[in-house]
Amino acid sequence: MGEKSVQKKRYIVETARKVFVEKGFKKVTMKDIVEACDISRGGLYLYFENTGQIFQEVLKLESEETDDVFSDSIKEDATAVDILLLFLREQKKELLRKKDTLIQAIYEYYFENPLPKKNNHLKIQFDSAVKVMEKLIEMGVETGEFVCEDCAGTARNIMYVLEGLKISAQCMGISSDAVDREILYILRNLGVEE
Amino acid sequence: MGEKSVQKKRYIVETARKVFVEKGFKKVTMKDIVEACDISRGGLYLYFENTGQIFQEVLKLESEETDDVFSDSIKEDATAVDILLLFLREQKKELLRKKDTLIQAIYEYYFENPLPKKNNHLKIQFDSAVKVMEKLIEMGVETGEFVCEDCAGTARNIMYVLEGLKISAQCMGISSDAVDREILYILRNLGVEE
Amino acid sequence: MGEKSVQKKRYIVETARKVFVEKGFKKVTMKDIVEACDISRGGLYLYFENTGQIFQEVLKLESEETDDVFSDSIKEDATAVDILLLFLREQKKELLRKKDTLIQAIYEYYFENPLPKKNNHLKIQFDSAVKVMEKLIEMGVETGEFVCEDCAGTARNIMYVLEGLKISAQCMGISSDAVDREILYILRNLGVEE
Amino acid sequence: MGEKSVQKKRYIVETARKVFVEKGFKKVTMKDIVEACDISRGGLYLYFENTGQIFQEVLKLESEETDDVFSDSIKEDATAVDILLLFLREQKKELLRKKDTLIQAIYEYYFENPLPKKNNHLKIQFDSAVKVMEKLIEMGVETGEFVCEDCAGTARNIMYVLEGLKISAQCMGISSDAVDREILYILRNLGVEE
DNA sequence: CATGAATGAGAGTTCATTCAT
DNA sequence: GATGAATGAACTCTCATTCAT
Repeated sequence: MGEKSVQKKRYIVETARKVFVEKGFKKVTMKDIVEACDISRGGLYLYFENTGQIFQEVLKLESEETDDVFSDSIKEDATAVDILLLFLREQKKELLRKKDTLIQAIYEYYFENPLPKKNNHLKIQFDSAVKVMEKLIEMGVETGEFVCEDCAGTARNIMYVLEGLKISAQCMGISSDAVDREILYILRNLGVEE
Repeated sequence: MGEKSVQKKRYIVETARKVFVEKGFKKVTMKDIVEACDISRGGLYLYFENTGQIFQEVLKLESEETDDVFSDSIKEDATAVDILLLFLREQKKELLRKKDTLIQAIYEYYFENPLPKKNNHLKIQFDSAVKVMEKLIEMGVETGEFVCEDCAGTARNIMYVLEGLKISAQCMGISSDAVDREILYILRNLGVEE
Repeated sequence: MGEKSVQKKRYIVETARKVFVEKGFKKVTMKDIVEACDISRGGLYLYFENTGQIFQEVLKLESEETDDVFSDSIKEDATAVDILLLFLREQKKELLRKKDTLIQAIYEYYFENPLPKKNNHLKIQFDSAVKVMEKLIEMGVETGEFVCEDCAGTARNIMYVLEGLKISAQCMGISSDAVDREILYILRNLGVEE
Repeated sequence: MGEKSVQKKRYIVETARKVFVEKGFKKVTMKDIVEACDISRGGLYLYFENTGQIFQEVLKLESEETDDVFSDSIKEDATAVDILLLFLREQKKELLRKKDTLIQAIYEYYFENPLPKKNNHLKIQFDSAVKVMEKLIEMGVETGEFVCEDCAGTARNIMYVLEGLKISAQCMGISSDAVDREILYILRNLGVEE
């Protein structure tokens, strides 16, 4: 595949991303993407066989960018509390966001394509987030910011709560206050008093 | 609609339930249900206009049965720890179950039909579970089984974790051990030592 | 068929009439009529096999009533001009009427059921109207109200114009003024000066 | 849409025309046209969304051709009487024709799609015919062929009679002689003696 | 006579996928 | 590589019509 093709492929993936954001995963048809990209029907098939394949590429792109963002916030010389707060607020923003979120599409995709162990973007993201969270809590414990006996367990617990909040936001609706309440609970559990 | 119709309607809902369990919500077509029920194309339309309507009835049935199950476990003269364990194990079984679970279909349904505030089976279930959980924890605190300063907060936290586990089980896969680990974390957090 | 049946049949025909007025002929289904009459699906089939059969009964009813109305206006001791004007104004009202007119349904019916020579309500109506019109014109000529060499021809001409106006009103739309203009033309042609 | 598509579109319209001639407008389904054209189900939808859209194109085609035919007969150096006779005979042929006439379909179409003021092919045709007829009569009056005080009124009257004849031919049936009688009446009314 | 549940044919419509150019 | 016309399978939905009760 030539240089040009690579660019076109990337263009398709980026454009398709918008479609997935808007419609989730299942509702999206090859036609939708063809139209969004303004390319020919046959043209799309030169690069992808189905929407699942395209979505995987979208996820790949996503991973690259998200990883960066995350590590960024940690590199800075901030206290553990600061970083944790930053992260939780970022998550809150993401899960309350109505537009420009792939959350729903991702869930739908993994419903349809159950657990391709390897390459499971969601699992990889989750596990990596747990690890980082654990590191962060340990750091906080060391600096005396947090009180926590089971850092790994707490990290997992926090991430599962966030996952629960995310799906609840999508399926039941959730208020900004309700999210704040959960964030506070998490902080207090770590012995942080505001 | 006569007595007979009511029975047939119930038959359709119960049969459709199996289809939803197997295929989730979105993939299911009226045709699928017609075939599963072995009735005529037009016959189904006498009772339901679309799959969403059928699914709502499935959820209604579900609610009735689930409610009973829940209250049953509480009525018995068991300790708070017993009841909590019973509940968590029930949840574990449910979320690890590959077959015979509506979880995926429910999430898909609420993705597609975002937040009809009223009648949102998921939210109603969730809120009611939080309430029961809170009562349970308070009970445990009184009997000295649990240590907990913020019963309401903890109840919510537990339910969000369960929600997180549920969606993770669906989308990333999760091992029995991993669930146990989270259950233990919850118990320990309540001051329960095994 | 008993007394009761006759009444029910009449009830169906009268109710169906409203449906035909509203929807024309072709669009009307047996279901429409069943619903309008609030009887059972099977029940309707006891009386009629299809919409065409029902419509014929509607037309029969129509004939009876229309004939009476027409002869009424002639019996009275009015001048030929008066009667003609009365008739033309009646026609005008009918053809401009948006609601409560069977015109469209009738045309549609005869499109679908081309020319059952006998029983062609439209033809019978038309021919009879021509006859009456001819009589009227002859009467007017005798009283010196009209000037006309070919009463039969003029009568036919007038009726065809009315037919043309009727279909134009249905298919192209026509203004009240436009109809008046044609009426005036007809009168002037008969030597009537207002 | 490329050159080829234009040709295919035209092919569909021309083929559909035959279907409309045969079945009128309402009875025709997309499937009928698909079969008549011997193309695929989906193929037709590439060009048209529904039968109404196809019919409009049929009418467009019709207009183009009819206009030409009409102006042709006028351009020739014939007397007004000749032209009028030619026109009336053409109309007679058209309205007596059992096959190859769109009359019924056109009426049905405008019943269903009431009066889209603009683009109302029927009205446009009618108005334009009235104008031409008026010119023709004025011409005849100048040459002394016709006697007529109200050329515009007479033109309209003639056209409405023709409209009446047309619908009568469709719905009641009409004999060749009957049409001739009306033509004679029209001519006599213009002071033409044969 | 009357009911209305049930059937199944058939119309509309949308898309994934192919293929000649 | 790229196009987009074409195909056909699949689904939704509506009714005419029947028939057991």
